[in-house]
Amino acid sequence: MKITTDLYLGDSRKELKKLLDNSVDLIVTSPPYADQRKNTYGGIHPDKYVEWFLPISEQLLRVLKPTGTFVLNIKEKVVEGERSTYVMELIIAMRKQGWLWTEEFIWHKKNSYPGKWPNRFRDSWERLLQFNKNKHFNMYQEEVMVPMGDWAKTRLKKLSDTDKVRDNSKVGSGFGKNISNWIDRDKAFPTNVLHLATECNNKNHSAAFPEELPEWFIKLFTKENDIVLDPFMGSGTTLFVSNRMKRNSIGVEILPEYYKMVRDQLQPVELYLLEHKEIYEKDEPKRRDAVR
Amino acid sequence: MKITTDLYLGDSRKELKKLLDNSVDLIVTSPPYADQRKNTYGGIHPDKYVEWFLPISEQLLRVLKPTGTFVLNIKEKVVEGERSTYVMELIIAMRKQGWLWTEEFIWHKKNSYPGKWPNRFRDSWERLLQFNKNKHFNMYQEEVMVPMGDWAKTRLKKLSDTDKVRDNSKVGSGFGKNISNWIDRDKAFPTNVLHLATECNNKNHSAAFPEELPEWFIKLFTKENDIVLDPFMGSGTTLFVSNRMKRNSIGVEILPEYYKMVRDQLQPVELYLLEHKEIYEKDEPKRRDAVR
DNA sequence: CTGCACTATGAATCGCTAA
DNA sequence: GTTAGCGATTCATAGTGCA
Repeated sequence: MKITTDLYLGDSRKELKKLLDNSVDLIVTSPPYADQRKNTYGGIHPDKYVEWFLPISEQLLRVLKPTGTFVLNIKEKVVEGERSTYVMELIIAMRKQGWLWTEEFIWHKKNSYPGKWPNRFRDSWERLLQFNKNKHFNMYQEEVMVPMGDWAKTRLKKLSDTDKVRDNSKVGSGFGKNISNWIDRDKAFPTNVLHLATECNNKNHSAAFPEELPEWFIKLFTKENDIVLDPFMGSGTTLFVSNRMKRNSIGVEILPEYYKMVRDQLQPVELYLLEHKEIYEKDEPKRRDAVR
Repeated sequence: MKITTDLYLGDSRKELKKLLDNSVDLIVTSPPYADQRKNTYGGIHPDKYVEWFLPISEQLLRVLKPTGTFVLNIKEKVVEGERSTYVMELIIAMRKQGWLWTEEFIWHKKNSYPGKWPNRFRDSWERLLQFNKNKHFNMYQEEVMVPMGDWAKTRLKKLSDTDKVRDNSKVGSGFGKNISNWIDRDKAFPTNVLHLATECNNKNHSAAFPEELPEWFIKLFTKENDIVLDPFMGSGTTLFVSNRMKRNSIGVEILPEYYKMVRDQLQPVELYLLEHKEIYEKDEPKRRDAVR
């Protein structure tokens, strides 16, 4: 099946109205933060943030499938030495709008922005708010399992030593079952704290998150051929990752520069996939490089 | 100067009224979470939580010095598959009460509770909300600097045991120099994410946080002979740490069992210090056992 | 005294069953 | 209907014991 990518140039408050009801499986986005990035997005005042966002989240609620998920990456700004409360107010307002606030993941940034202030340490985490329409939504937990910690390591290490001993003694039978019991459990489910670096490949966009972030949520909440939406596309990280992972995607961007940048980066990808699909069918790593 | 510890048996809403205005340098506490621990504290319903807490935070605002800090450890419960919003509402309500919401630290728990659910991962973090009366407050950042890089990590790991012994021995001489040699080299300011285990030495209390938690904030926000208050004392972790770090402390506890437990544990400590200081000067490890 | 194996358990959450 | 209680599930760490 063909994977598609749709781009819209314009304000999310208008453009999202063009999308069908209950048509999107996952929304992952990082909206412009309040009063930040004045040069690019004009900056929304903290006091007006909720008011500005609610019409958008209303549209998102409409277009999301009942089994879908909305992941919102956001962090409140410090204003006059104090954390603003607009994120708290937004959560409360979105619940009144009909959203369920299912969970708050923490993105623990490995390399946070450097700096020193007399009354504050470096801010090295952001919120990843998970909202749903329904108590029952699609979640593919096994897709994001992680290798186990020391417990399994030492177990496996122990077994391998034993195995070695047996090999040396040339007995070597009956151990397969034991080992496979442990190997079956070499992966564990993650927690709600994500520990990723803030690598920012897209220097042209001021707020791109690392690819691992949308990748993780796309794995967790969608399967192939599902539809992913980013209403604040920016440099298009979410869309490129979706494409690579064989998910259809939709992006909305208000600034022509970013829109064009993503469009121009995307077209070679699509052409590439159409033209060289058979040729590179067995050469996935190269294809990935070629895409970016 | 003599370090004192004052205990109050009773409800914080009443007992705090006995304290003087602007008399406390730091408040560190972990109140009962909503609808938890029904057996011990009666359990506050999530819908009533803000209403229940505001009279207490009003008293805390009164007794805190203008340069003081209030650190609140709290985490919202999941109710019917959704995160409750009472913590958000509490933050907003406390700001209206006159508090400044300066910062939110994350306590990233190393060993979170296990479990598996179809729509949720393990919860491995809690909020540490920092409130202040004033934009300008006391903060001794250099006291909580952490070693940088592997080189210093391994060195400091070895020293930390020694350091602990020193702390517990309440002797505080001789060891400082050795440690400062290492600390002077590669040290950096921490971030607003704390990575600690949930080790709970006090098996008698269901919700004691690890000693490192109050210790970190006591280092950061107070100096020796300052006054630390815990309005939900529980098993008394905050008070014991304060005592060990030469800070005066005040604890309020509503349950007689815990009150008595802390009182009985505390008196031997005080006597011990007075009576046996010279005797055990060179027998550090044993003394620690005796204290606890 | 180090190293390794083994064990206990922690501010949890869901879903089913009983009242 | 609605609520309250209980079992099943699960893993990183500290602590203990032994060679």
